[in-house]
Amino acid sequence: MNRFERVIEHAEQHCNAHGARLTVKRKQVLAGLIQSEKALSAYELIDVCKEQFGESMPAMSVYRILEFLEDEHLVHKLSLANKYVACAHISCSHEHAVPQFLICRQCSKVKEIGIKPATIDELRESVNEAGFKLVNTQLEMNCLCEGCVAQAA
Amino acid sequence: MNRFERVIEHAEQHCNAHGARLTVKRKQVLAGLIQSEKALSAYELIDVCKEQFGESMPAMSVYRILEFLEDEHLVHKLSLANKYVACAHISCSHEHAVPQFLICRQCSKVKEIGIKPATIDELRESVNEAGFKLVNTQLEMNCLCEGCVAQAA
DNA sequence: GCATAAATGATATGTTGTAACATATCTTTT
DNA sequence: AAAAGATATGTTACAACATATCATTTATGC
Repeated sequence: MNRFERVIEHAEQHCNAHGARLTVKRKQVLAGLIQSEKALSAYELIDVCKEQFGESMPAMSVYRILEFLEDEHLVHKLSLANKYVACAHISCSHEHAVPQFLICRQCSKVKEIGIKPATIDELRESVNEAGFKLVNTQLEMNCLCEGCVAQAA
Repeated sequence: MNRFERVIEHAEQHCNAHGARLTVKRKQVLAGLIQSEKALSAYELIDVCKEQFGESMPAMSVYRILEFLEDEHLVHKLSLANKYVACAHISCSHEHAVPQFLICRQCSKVKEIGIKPATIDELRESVNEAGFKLVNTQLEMNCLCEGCVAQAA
């Protein structure tokens, strides 16, 4: 069983564990996202599913499925790019803190990181000083990945 | 001359200083953004201009004008919300670092802050460790403003 | 005034996302 | 197995956000 299959397997177990159903369509959408290894828009995902499974998915279904997968913490929505990415920790069994995302603005490759809690605290402090309240610590940052940096040089 | 008029005046001088033209339309769009005191989508801005100046602006013009105003650093685009906000420092004469934005997810009120350079450095360090390169330090954070926190309680 | 460039108008189209309602499928009860 | 209920998916229509392209108008320098 390769890495990809293990991840899907984990996702299925995760859903089953609390009575959520990872149906065929949902599994296809998740699989499409995982295999593309980058962030995709809902419409790009439609194309990917079409290619990989020959199944034509209506946009509405994809959005609904993405919402389900988000609720299951299997997928993250990236507002900075209006795209969706598979969670990098599906096959970890331990709990994770809210992650931060580095998004390559060139190729949509995404790295999910956890910045130091101390840094998060400093950020939250700055927000509080300004009289606002931080709703979540999912930061999304405009970046370039290694590959695209190399290409640009 | 009130604060609003002073800001517009500054914006005009800023443009004139390097041969850019703050035309009537451009001034209206900027004025609409400043007076609304929050982030607006391009289409909301069309409505504001219609109300305030009776001028019907095509979407295309508003986007073009927003682009111009961004180039002049008079307006910031907030990708997190797909909205635009007037720069908080138009009437300052000194240079500013790239700002961070606290966006109230309830009412779109925006606070422009400069978090400590040390914190930024820590962030950039985390990004580098992950093999990515931070393209810009314009962070946008999902927040609640004082008013909306009070309301929620 | 006239040539040129800059700005705006007009129209069309692309992209992202949701609302509302219909149908299919799976589950549980009888 | 039939009926009823819950969940998932399909269909259509449209709202909201954004850009492409070409035509027209308006400033500005010569």
